[in-house]
Amino acid sequence: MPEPAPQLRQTRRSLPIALLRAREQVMGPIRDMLAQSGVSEQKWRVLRVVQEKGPLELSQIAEEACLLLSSLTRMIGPMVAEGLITRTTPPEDRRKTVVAISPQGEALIRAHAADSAAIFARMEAEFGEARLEQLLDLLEALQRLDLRGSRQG
Amino acid sequence: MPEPAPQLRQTRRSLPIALLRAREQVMGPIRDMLAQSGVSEQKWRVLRVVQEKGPLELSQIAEEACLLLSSLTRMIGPMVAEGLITRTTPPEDRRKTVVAISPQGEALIRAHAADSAAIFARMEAEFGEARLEQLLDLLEALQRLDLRGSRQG
DNA sequence: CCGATATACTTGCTTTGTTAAATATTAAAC
DNA sequence: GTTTAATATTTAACAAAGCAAGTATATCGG
Repeated sequence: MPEPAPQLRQTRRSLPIALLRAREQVMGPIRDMLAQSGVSEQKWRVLRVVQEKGPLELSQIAEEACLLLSSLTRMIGPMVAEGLITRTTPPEDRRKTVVAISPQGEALIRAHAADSAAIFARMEAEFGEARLEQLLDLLEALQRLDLRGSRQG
Repeated sequence: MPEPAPQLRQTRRSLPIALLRAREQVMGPIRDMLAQSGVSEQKWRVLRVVQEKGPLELSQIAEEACLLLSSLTRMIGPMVAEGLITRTTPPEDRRKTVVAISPQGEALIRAHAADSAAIFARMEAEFGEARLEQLLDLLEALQRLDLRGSRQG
């Protein structure tokens, strides 16, 4: 008697896998871009976050840039050494570390702004502006969901 | 004279970052599920791909499962040892390695089928069936794009 | 056939991811 | 005020990602 097929969703229609594949696709040109200046994808995210939001505590950066705090801690040192950011400890709460982007970090972002815009423009052209906006809307909505199962409460 | 702001897209509307954040969100419950059987997220993807497509060469698996070949190479050995897959070298081209899922690997997939379906159902309920399908359609379309810039040809 | 290329993986090394256990400061509760 | 409990990060240790260079076939041009 034949076993019933395991019947998971086709990987193409599996949300986690689809998100991953889509991201790989999108990251291709961006990796090419970043490779030229020697910044890693993660450092780039950190830079973008502090550039966008201004000086932030490590925990907030980790949250915004999708990094674990421990990973962030490790990469901050080198980033300061490379002159991309500055770190300070606010006197009113000396547990915290606040990171700000440096002029050199800003310069790095500016240096990639044109390329970055071109990549985005190309994607918009290939994919369609409306669909891209729609996709971003859906992704934004997805992030706001509460998916913690009733498993743990 | 003030410099023009670097003007990158807000990270919230940056596709790479949005995809990453969305994926983190979606992976939460799945990580809980996989933790119970000790398979890593990557091994799970490999299993799912060979289960779905049948025996595949390493390069193809790497492509489908979004892994680097080098990462795949390093995880195949342990997976064979765990009895999840089998590896063979086709005599007609001894450079290649072909991986197939084992009965035990199939069993592992079956063991998670129910949980997996439940997670998906919950997501469908929270997010809405229509929107979820729409999102999957958009992601699938995105994967089919050709984004290689005219940069290199 | 034979050297030159191209393929398909492997390995070595550095950076990140992950988890668990410290450290350092603050804030709270006697 | 001093222990006690929270916060905010740091460290340690080991698996996995990512990149560059190396190895083992296969294939091709002459």
